[in-house]
Amino acid sequence: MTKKDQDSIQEKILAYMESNGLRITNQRRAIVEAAFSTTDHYTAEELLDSARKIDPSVSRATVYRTLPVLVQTGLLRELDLGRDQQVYDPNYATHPNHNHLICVDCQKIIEFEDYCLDVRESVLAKNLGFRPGVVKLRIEGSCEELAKTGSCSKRLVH
Amino acid sequence: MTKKDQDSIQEKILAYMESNGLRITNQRRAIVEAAFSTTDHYTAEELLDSARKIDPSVSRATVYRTLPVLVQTGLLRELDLGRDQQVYDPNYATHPNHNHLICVDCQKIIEFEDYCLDVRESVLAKNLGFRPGVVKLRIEGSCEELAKTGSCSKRLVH
DNA sequence: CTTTATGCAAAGGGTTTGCAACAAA
DNA sequence: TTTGTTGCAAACCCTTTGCATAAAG
Repeated sequence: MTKKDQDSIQEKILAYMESNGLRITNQRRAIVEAAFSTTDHYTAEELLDSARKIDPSVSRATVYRTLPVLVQTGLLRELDLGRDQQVYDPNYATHPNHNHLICVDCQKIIEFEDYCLDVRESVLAKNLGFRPGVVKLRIEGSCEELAKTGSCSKRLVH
Repeated sequence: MTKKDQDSIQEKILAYMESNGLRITNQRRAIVEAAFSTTDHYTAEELLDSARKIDPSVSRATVYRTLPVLVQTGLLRELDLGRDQQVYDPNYATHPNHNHLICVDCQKIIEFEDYCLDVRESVLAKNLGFRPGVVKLRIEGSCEELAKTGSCSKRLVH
């Protein structure tokens, strides 16, 4: 993802806020910048840390109040990984249809895309009387390549 | 799902417990029976309620302590629907590869299976160096049929 | 008997919220 | 100004846990 891509995403979010009557504050600007300046997944707490590096006045409450707005734009997504903290994925902004492969051994997450899967999912949903929207696919498994070579060569996002 | 299916599932769970050195208590028996006597999804609290109808001495703590055991057997699964309470799905015992279609309007959940999807997912995982395990696919959308007719005819589980 | 399980109630911990002070527009 | 936003800290609420008692084997 280039710097220009990042800027464009951030502008989209700020425009969304403006057009929804939300005010553009320094704190929100910092949170948006922090949210889309990385391709790593993060928790609310981690986003708070990175936003504070941009504007130290950002509070935890504001992060928790801003996250739902970012999710509403569709450019950020919750990962619903399980029990503990919610994890956020900023890569939907550049890869709207990516999926996740999770290693049950090392917990590493690999992102991938597949057009065939997208088409089949869409057809199935329509056959069941649905107009499909957000699709969340997560495959858990053992990462053999990771076990052998120490890394996965097929990752979409590094 | 027949009564015989239910009994067989419950026996499998109890056998799993026994072979793992866990004791077969009345409370656990009640929880297991409650967990697999329905095809509806449920929360821990709802499971507590139904287990108490079988054995009123069941406590919330025991339900929370027993649920992870049921999940370990692979016959019950957490749905990871989002923020609030965890939701459990007992239908993996009879339909190990089913997926979920969720209506964003009415929140109704429809279960479906598709062999093509299963195969493609498996191939993709292997190509990425993974030995695939649990697959979780959730499609959110608007249920047109539901909107028109008041119900969905294509549901796997009623 | 020995060991594991239970119920109770308190503690945990991520997320939400009430409120007075504060900034956008 | 007017109205939405912020930070703080307390409240929430689901889930986990410590402990004395009870029951399985």
